[in-house]
Amino acid sequence: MRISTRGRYALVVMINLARNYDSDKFVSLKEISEKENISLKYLEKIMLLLNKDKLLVTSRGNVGGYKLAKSPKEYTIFEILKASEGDLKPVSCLNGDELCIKKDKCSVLPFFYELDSVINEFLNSKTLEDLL
Amino acid sequence: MRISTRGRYALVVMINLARNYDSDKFVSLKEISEKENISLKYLEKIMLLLNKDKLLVTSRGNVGGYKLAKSPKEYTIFEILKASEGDLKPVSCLNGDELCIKKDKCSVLPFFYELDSVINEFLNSKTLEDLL
DNA sequence: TTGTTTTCCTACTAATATGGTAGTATAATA
DNA sequence: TATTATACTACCATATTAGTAGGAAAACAA
Repeated sequence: MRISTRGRYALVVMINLARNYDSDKFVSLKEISEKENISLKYLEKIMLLLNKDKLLVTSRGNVGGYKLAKSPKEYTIFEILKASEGDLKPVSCLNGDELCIKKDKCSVLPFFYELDSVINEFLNSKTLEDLL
Repeated sequence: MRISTRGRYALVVMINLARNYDSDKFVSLKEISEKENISLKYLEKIMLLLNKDKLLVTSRGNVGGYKLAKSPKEYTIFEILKASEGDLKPVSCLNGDELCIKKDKCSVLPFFYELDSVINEFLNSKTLEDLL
């Protein structure tokens, strides 16, 4: 039961952008990757995931980069992890795509539903601002 | 962030044993694997993990099998998942074995500590009896 | 318009984890 | 002594993770 580096690095990037939110300037990935010592190429790939969910505003070129699309307190940690990690369900049988044929008589499913909502409530209660 | 089949099957086995707790009889894996439609050989491997943490009493031979070592309400879900899944930390950097060199200046670590304790508190608050 | 810098996009890859299977040894009992 | 069940070890196919590599496209400056 683990969040991978994708989700971790996504949060790190978002925190860096949040710190520059007031300046309204674009921050390049090169800058973040050097500061945080994370592979630039790998970060680029993670940004695709965050972009797919339209969490950011981007600009290419010389003074380009990324900046937040809304204020830090409007981002929940849930939406950032969801965009970067994909499905956050604690067991695959809770994922709509992979339906479990035994789900109707499964003795543990109710418990996993509870665990899922405990985790989701926590991740939804925390905002990007809380991490600053 | 997902619990694998190891943890799920471990819980299913434990529930089956809990249902037979009052009879004080050993239940064979063959019986459970047929009833739950889970590979016997795979279950055997999972039982090694539960045994390693001494969660069960076992007996070989004709009327052998497994039974609980204590009453269902004395097992927390945490200890069952810990035995079967291994480490339950939400990020590898929280695991003592894999120390993170950046941990002192890591901006997300405090958040992951919190997430970890939210999950642990929930898993420790639930007992095997609650799943019956 | 040409060069530089940045994001955007796709393809590939090494290492590890997952979800098993197979075979044998060992213990308990009839 | 045969049978049945756990205990233990080794193996294996597939998927996921954590990257790397190379180039296209956009923005901008000289």
